[in-house]
Amino acid sequence: MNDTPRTKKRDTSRKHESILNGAIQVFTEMGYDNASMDRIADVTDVSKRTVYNHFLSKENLFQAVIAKFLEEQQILKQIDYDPAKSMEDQLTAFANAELFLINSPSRLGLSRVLTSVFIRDIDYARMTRAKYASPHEPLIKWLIAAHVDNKLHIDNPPLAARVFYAMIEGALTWPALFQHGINTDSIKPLMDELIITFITRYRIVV
Amino acid sequence: MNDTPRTKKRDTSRKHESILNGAIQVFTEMGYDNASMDRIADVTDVSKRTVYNHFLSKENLFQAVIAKFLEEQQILKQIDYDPAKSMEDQLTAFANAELFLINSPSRLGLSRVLTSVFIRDIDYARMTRAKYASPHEPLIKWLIAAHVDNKLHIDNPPLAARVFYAMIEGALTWPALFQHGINTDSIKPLMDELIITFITRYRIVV
DNA sequence: TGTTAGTTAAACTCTACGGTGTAATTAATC
DNA sequence: GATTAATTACACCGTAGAGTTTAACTAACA
Repeated sequence: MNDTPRTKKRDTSRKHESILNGAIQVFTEMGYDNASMDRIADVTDVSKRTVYNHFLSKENLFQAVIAKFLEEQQILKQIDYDPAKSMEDQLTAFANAELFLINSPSRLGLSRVLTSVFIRDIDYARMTRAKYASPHEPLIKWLIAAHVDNKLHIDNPPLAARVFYAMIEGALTWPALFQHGINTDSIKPLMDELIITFITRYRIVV
Repeated sequence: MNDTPRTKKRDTSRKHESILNGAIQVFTEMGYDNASMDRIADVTDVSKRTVYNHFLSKENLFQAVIAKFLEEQQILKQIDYDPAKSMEDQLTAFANAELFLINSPSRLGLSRVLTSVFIRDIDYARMTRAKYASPHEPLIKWLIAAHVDNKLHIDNPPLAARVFYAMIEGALTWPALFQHGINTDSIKPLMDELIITFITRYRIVV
């Protein structure tokens, strides 16, 4: 009930934030294991003790980094059905959202680090992801709307969404992680082909 | 020209092999960073010094593990076109090969470790993979054969192969890595849907 | 201007691990 | 059975990093 508890007299949120950003930088450069708390303190221009005053442990600090990363991610996936636009354009918008998320240089490095940590402890990965909304949800809603609008024939929207994201992740997300990002132009033929493939499967046969 | 050089008097290949297997076990359990040479020596029932007599360094030993893993992988991808069988069945065979490779318990753990190492050093990953045949090659040959046999209409076989593997990897490979494998039965509807989707795109319209 | 939460620097502890050196021991080959 | 390549046990080196301690310092707020 008290926004400014008496135990904390000063506002340290700026320092907190800058340590977090320093940590993002160092984790991105070095990965989790090779990132050192000393280096994070250096980069942030802060004493190591201060880092430990703000975050209990390296693990704890990394959790904060993950949280920030996944919250940003969640925002950019909202695309609503628009009856005025073509199926191709709207599905391309979904694909482009994915492409943007994985391909922006500021996120790509951290995506790699997260992936390499998550893949080493998949139960922890699942727990972490469970805190956030299912990433397929917006597309599922879109598919239902397209079906109701008589533009696509979708009996099983969650299954169709899995098909779509299987293609997108297989074609964009994972290749981007294993290369230095994806060249937007050179991926276009494959992206178009995927969307045609998807629409061909679910179009209304006249 | 000399199969048994004079500098090496005894056959130590069995010990070599068992160290390699111990290393596979420990790397699988602990990941690269957390695997220790002491533990590998322990597990193999061999002195640490002997490990270093057979492998120059931890890095070197890990390379040997990778090589063994990828060589096994390469063998299981050969599927030839058979005009007597349906498209569905043959494409399912390609998908099943992938499913087997990723899903067999003895390989899954090591796949995770490899992935987490490769994703941390993608140039090294690319160099390593360059030593092995392109994993799409057998499918490309199959697609060309199906086209020639007038069963599918494939203008651009490499592109179609990318579409196929994008779907398979997005639907099977990556989910398997991030779960405790894939339940073969529960994945079947999605696999069938993917293959129908693929065939619908490239079928010959009568 | 005095109080004190928050910060700093630096030395320090503890643990872990990669890799080496060595002298003694084992066992395959002659 | 002698030779010697291979192995073993074990102490050892150097490095590195997580987290702590302490005493001095700084600046926000009363």
